[in-house]
Amino acid sequence: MSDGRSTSAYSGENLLFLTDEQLRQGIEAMFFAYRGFTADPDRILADMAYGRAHHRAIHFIHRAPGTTVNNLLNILGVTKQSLNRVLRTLVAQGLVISKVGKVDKRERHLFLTDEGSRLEQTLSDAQRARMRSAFRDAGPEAVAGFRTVLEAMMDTEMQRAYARLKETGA
Amino acid sequence: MSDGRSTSAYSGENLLFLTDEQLRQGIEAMFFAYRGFTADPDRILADMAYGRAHHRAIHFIHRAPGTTVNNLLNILGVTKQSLNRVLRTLVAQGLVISKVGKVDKRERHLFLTDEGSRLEQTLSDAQRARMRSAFRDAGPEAVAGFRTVLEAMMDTEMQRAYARLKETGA
DNA sequence: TTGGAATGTCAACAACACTGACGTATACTG
DNA sequence: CAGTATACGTCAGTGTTGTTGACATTCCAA
Repeated sequence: MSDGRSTSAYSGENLLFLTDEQLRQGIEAMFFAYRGFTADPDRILADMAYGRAHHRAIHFIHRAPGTTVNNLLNILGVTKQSLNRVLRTLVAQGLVISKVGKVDKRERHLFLTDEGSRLEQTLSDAQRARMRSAFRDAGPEAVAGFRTVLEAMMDTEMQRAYARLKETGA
Repeated sequence: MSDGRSTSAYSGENLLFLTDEQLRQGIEAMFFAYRGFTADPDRILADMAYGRAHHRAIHFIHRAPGTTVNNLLNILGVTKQSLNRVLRTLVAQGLVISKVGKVDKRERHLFLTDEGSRLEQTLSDAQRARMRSAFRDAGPEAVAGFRTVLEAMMDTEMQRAYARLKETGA
C-alpha cells in the first residue's frame, strides 16, 4: 500500500479515484449532503401538518401539471396507498385539485391550486437557495461533474424519468 | 428572458449554470440518485428484520470502532432514543457489542462483532459496486466535481464531521 | 456532599412506507 | 355484448424510523 504502484491504482490510466477509500468517501458525502438537501424544506414543513412526502408530491405536480396519479406513482416510487394518503390530505386542505380525465375518465389529473403553488414556491425557494449557494461555491465544471455522477447512479428507469423531466422543462 | 443578456445569465462570467432551471434539475437529480444510492442495501435489508437506520449505524461503527453513542448521535443526526432502539436490536442479535467506558463509565463504546462485520461487508459491497460503476462511467473529473458540490451542500457541522472521517480513513 | 450536567435506557406516539383485499368506474377486445 | 384489463380509491394491518417525556446512572464542580 505504501508503494503507490502495487495497489493496482495505475493500470493503463489513473484509477486512483476508484479505490475503496474514495468510494467510501463518496458514500459518506452522499449521506451528509442529502441531509442538507432536505433540511430546509423539512424545517418549513415541520410547522405545518405536512412532511417530506407532501413536498415531493407538490414538487412533481408543479413540475408536470395535469399529471395522472399513475404517472406520479412511477416518479415517486411509492405504492398508491401511500401516495393516496398524502394526496387525500392535500386535496382536503385545498392545495391540490384532482380533475377527471376528458379522454379517459378513469384517470385523475392533478393540479396545484394558488395556495398549493404558494407553498411549492416557499419550499423550492429554500431548497434552491442552498443548491444555488453550493453550485456557486463549486463552479460550473464541478456542477457538470456532479450531475454526471448522479445520473450514472440512478436506476435506468429513473434515468429515463429524469431525462423526460429535463426535456419538458428546458 | 428571450434576450439572452437580460437574464443576468452573463455578468462578467458565465452563470448559466445557476438558472432556476439548472437548480431544479440538480434538485431532481439528487432525488432520483439518492433512491439508487440506497436501493441495493435496502433490498438486502428487507429480507432481514433491519432497515436503513441499522445500515447507517453499522456503517459508522465499522468506520470508527469504539465510538460512543453520543458521537454516533452527532454523526447520524437523530435523537438518542431513535438510535437506541436500533442499537438495542443490533446488540440483541449479536451484531454489535456495547462496552462500558473505562475512563467514563457513563459512556458506551460500540464495536461490530464478526457477524456484524460480515453484514457490513455485504451491505457496503453492494453500495460500493453501484458507486464504483457510477464513478467509472463518469470519470475522475466528474467525480471531483461531484464531491465538491456535495461538500458545499452540507451543513457546516456535517462538513466538519465529514472532514474528520476523511482524515481517519485516508 | 450535594446539585447540575452528561450519558444512556425505556415507553408511548406520529409519520410514512409496505402488503393484501376489495370496490367502482371506465376502457378495450374477441 | 360479455369478459377482461386498467385506473383509482379505500380499509385494515404491519414495520421502520423518527419524535417527546420520564428516569436511572455517573461524573464533576461548587
